[in-house]
Formats: sequence, structure tokens, C-alpha cells
Amino acid sequence: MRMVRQKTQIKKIENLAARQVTFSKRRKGLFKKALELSTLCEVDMALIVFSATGKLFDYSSSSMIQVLEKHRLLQPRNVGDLQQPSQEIQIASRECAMLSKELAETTSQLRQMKGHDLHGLELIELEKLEAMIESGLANVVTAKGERMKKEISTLKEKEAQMLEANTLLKQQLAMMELSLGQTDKHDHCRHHSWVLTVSSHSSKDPQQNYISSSDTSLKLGLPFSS
Amino acid sequence: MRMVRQKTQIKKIENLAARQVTFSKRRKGLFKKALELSTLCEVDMALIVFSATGKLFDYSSSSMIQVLEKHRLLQPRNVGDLQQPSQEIQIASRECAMLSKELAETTSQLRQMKGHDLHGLELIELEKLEAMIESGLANVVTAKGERMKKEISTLKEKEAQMLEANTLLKQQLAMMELSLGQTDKHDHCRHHSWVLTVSSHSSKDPQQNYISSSDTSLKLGLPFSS
DNA sequence: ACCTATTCATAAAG
DNA sequence: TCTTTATGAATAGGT
Repeated sequence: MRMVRQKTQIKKIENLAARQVTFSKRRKGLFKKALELSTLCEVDMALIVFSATGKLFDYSSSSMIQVLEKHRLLQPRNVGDLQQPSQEIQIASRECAMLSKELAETTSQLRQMKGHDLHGLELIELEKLEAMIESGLANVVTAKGERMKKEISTLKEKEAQMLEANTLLKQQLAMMELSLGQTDKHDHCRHHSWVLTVSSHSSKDPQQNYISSSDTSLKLGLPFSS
Repeated sequence: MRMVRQKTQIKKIENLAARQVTFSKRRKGLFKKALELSTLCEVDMALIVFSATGKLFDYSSSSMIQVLEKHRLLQPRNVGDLQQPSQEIQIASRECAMLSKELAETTSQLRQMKGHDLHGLELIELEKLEAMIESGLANVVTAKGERMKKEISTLKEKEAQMLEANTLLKQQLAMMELSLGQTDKHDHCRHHSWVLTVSSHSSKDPQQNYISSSDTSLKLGLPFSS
């Protein structure tokens, strides 16, 4: 069922999944617009975006270096300080320290989720961890179930299609047996092709038809598989 | 008379006036989109645009310095050439990039362990994940069991010691009843202290003795709790 | 700068 | 992530 699309409010999207989806879509749109503007109007520009996870996306119409250098020259008060190496190092090491700390915490949590390094935990903490893992497991099991259900329904659909094709082929076979010896081989081939056409077009994705025509003919025991 | 609007071709607009108009309109749109993206998704970004006449337009969600520096740290090959960076900074930025990448991977794995971001996974990958989580869960459950067993045995030990102390106190009480009114109060106090000493030393960890001496005396019904 | 028909972007949902 | 579709948003061309 389709919700009515709301007029978008420009404030932080609290839901993480929705935020990630929106980030992905709008980032794509933004870079497209940037490319269009620099192309249409032949202007220099640079666009730098960091995702929440720290992943970098950037675009620059010419060399990023040129654009940033030009910016630096025009904004000496803001960016000129970058060249003081001591400050650069400070920033770099602060960034490093932050990342390092974050990585340590995340790694530790991951190891605990995997059941390692549990010695420092109290009983209550162990129980919380257990609950968290069980919740994660439940999510994964649910996802797996859905994936399997999808696969099952796909296979059932295919089965039904095969059955249909099979029935048609059987009918043709019966007809041929009735007129045995009276038909030439070209007729056989034409009927065969037609049935396979039905089967092939029944799925939206041609790549999912992994049962080749020769397989089909062989299974049905037709004597004229190509 | 209204001409039919043409589908815009993304190539340089040759007419100067039209180009300027388009630049103005689309630049405004681009900065709006940039602001919206950084607001909606709370991400760091910087956008720098130079008009054909060299006029600068820029936007950055936080400090332009921070964003540019972060970009430089993560892309040392491209932007590091701006000024000959000291070897320290090269090392630091390589370190940063590595940490950043590692953090992204670890965070992603952790999220999957918690059952999020599963859409990209195949059935087989889901099953591997499930097995991993189950193994972690088993470890945690084992650790919890051991922790509980340890606690139980500690408590049993305490119980036995309490029982022993209880027995001794009962004997003393019986003796006192036999000689009721013939003993002075100093003797009572001495016996009491001695029993509590036994109880206190029975556990390796003094903090686990959460039954206080006054509790003990009250439970045993001693008439001379301090 | 404003207007509006039209194209384009994208929120929801699958 | 990809697709689809209805709707919101941006903008080309005109005044």
C-alpha cells in the first residue's frame, strides 16, 4: 500500500535506515547536479562529502588540487593556517586518535559479540550481551527465512511453468504419435521452438532461466533435442 | 506564445546571457541541495564553486578547514602535493586512511552481527553469519554458566561456613542457657567477635561479604548485637 | 525577478 | 541495492 508522499522537512532524519537511503539518493543527485552545473556553465568547482561512517565522496570539475589551491588563495584567513605543519600534525593526530579509539571500541564490542574477551564482564553484562546477540540472531534468522521464502516461491513459479510446458509438450507428443510417420522433421522442430518460447518469456529476468532448452528436451525425452 | 520546453542537453551553453542565468539558477539549487543533504543526513561536506569571472561561492557544513584537512588526510596522493608535507604527516594520513577503512569494515560487521544491513547478503552469507552469531552466543552462554557456577559454589561455601558458625553459636547459646546469669557481658562480646572473624575470612573477596555482622547477630537471635 | 509548463529528483514501498 | 510510481521540487524559456 502506497503512503502519500509528504513534503520533505529539512531536518535530521532520525531513523538510521531511512537516513542512509536518503543519503545515498541525495548524494547521487547532488553530484549529478554539480557535474551538470560545471558542464553547462564551464565553471571550476569542488565537492567533498563524508558519509557518517567516514567514507569519502568527492568531485571536482578540474583538478581538486587546483580548486582547493585557488580557494586557499582567495580565503587566506581560513585555510592558510593549514600550512603551519605543527597544526596539521595536531589535526592529523587528533583525527587518528579519534579513529583509533573508535576502532578499539568497535573491535572490542565485535569480539564480545563473537564470544571472546568475556573475562572482564559481570554476570549482568553477560546477560545483556546474550540478549543483544539473541536479538541479532533473530534478525538474521528472520532475514534468512524471508530469503528462503522468496527462493521457494521463485522455484515454485518455475516448477509451475515447467509443468505447463511439459503438459503442452506431452500433448504435442501424443498428437505426433497419432500421426506417427506422417510428419517430416521440420514440423517437429517448429513445435519444439514454440513451446520453449512460452517457457522463456514467462520469467521477467532472462538470466533466471537456467534450464537450457536442451535440458528441457532431454528431460521430456524428445528425440530431436538440438 | 509559449515554446515547448526542451529536454536540457548537458553541454556548455554557448550563449553568454543564457549561461549566466543558468549558472545563477542552478548554483542556487546546488547549494540548497548541499545544505539539505548535510542537514538531513548530518554529514560533513564542503562545496566550492568559482564563477567564470572568478567569483567564489562556497559552503561547508562544519568548518571548511576541517573538511578540507580531512579530505587531504584521506586522499594524500591527490592533495598532499599542495605543500610538501613532512614525512610525519604522510605517515599520519596513511594511518588515518587505514584506520578509517578498518573502522568502516568493523562497524559494518558489527552491525551485521546485530542483524542490521542484511539486504546485501546472499543466503549462504546469511547462513555463515548465523553460524558465527550462534557460535558467539554459545561462548557467551558458556561464560555465563561458568560465572554462575562459580557464584553458586562461592555461595555454597559461604552457606557452609555460616552453618558452621551457626552451630558453634548454638552450642554457646546452649551452654549459656545452662549457666544463665552466671557470665558477665565481656565474655559474650568476645565470643561474638570470634565467630564474626571466622565468617569474614571465609571468602577470598572481602567485598562479597554482604551479610553484615549486625545482620548475622540479629538472625541468630543474639541478645547482645553491637 | 517572476511565472508556469515541463523535466527532474526522490520518498515510499516492494 | 535496484525498481517502480506518485508526487514534490527544480528549472528552461518566456515576460
